[in-house]
Amino acid sequence: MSDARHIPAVTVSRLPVYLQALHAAAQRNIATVSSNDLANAAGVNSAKVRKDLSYLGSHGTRGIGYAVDELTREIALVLGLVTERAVVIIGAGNLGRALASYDGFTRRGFVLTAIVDSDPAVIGTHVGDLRVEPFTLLAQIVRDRSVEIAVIAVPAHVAQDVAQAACDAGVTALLNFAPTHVTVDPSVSIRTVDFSSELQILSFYAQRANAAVS
Amino acid sequence: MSDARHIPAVTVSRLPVYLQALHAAAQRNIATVSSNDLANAAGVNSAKVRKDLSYLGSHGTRGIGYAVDELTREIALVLGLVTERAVVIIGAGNLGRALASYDGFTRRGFVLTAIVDSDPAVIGTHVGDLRVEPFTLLAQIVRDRSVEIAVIAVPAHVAQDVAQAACDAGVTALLNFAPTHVTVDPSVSIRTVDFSSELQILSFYAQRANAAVS
DNA sequence: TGCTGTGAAACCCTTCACAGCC
DNA sequence: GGCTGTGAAGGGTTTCACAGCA
Repeated sequence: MSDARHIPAVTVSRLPVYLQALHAAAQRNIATVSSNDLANAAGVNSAKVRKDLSYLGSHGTRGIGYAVDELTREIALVLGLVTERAVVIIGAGNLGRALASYDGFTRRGFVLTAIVDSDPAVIGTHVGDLRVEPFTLLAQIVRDRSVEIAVIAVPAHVAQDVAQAACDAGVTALLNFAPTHVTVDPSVSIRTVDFSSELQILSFYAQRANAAVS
Repeated sequence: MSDARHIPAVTVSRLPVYLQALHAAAQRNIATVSSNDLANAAGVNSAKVRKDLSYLGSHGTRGIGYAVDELTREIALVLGLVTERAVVIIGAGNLGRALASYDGFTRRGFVLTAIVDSDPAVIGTHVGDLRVEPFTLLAQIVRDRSVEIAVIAVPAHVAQDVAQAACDAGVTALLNFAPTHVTVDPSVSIRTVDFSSELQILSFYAQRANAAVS
């Protein structure tokens, strides 16, 4: 397979930020943005923006900048946001329910299709428009509704098993909110978001800041 | 100022994962771990573990590995988790409430001290042990309770103003859950966690996976 | 003149490979 | 024999700086 357009991982991770900035610009009826404008909105420098966008083969106009609507389409295309992707949330505790209610979740190209839990006391309750379904139906749900992405919002000690079950059911990507590393088949993409880790990282720098003052 | 012990940012971001793995080992009554053990638990390779730990000046034992309790203390010390740090959550919507209820949040060295909101309908309601206080009292709360870290759980369009208010109030670190980039004084550390961005990044790789199959 | 696109340089991070020690 | 600690090599990312075009 040709990879004429290999895009570095760091660039991929910044594309959503640019997309966000472009939407903000569109809302203010701005038709073109320079790499500098995008850089300010995204909190990076303009050379990085230009380099990143050059990987998309995206063409801005010298002397002018980038057309907002065109670049928006281009990035959405590269990220695969043109086709809708079905998402299932596993775990209907505080976090799972909050995520299900989060409207930004379903806004761009993602459709929250189901939320499942294994607790009989929770199954059947409602979260927004959805009814919590039994975890045992996961495989069937994934198959019948063509779910591609599973969000893991369960306690750490069951995260690995849940992740494996999701993979077996056929999802191709996992967003893990449990504070633990989970191992899955390399063909499945996984990203972990851990509040506790983030706080600890901030703690390191907060400590630094204090030390610098004293 | 001497920076005899400069620790790379990527290493700092991995330390919480190692800490996590060490706690898991301690719970199973394991006294020593090799770089290989840690690597497996953290999802990285052993050379990276050794390099990372070498920045701490931490001493393992050749032929044996690292003492679990000693390394745990060492990492906690480096991350500044020895002294407790007070946290305030700004925004008592779905997400803010879920975060406040998340016990992993307060588990290691962090004390959730207050949750504030500007909506009169929400002020005075309870979240766990806490009562939602008015956003207008933020500066006073930060001062009186020595708050170091603010968690931003408000809509994107007010995130920048809220972040600035938190900085003015005197916090030294921000954890931003709003799906937008916020700019603050460089002396304040900030990390942004955005569900929507994470999903979009996964979308990119999910798309790749599909393309590889066909 | 203004801004993009991009080679080249600089920098940072990862991985290798092995000396050194238990 | 096993495992750490680390120079050195390798690879990836950022930044520079400027040619090229509107």
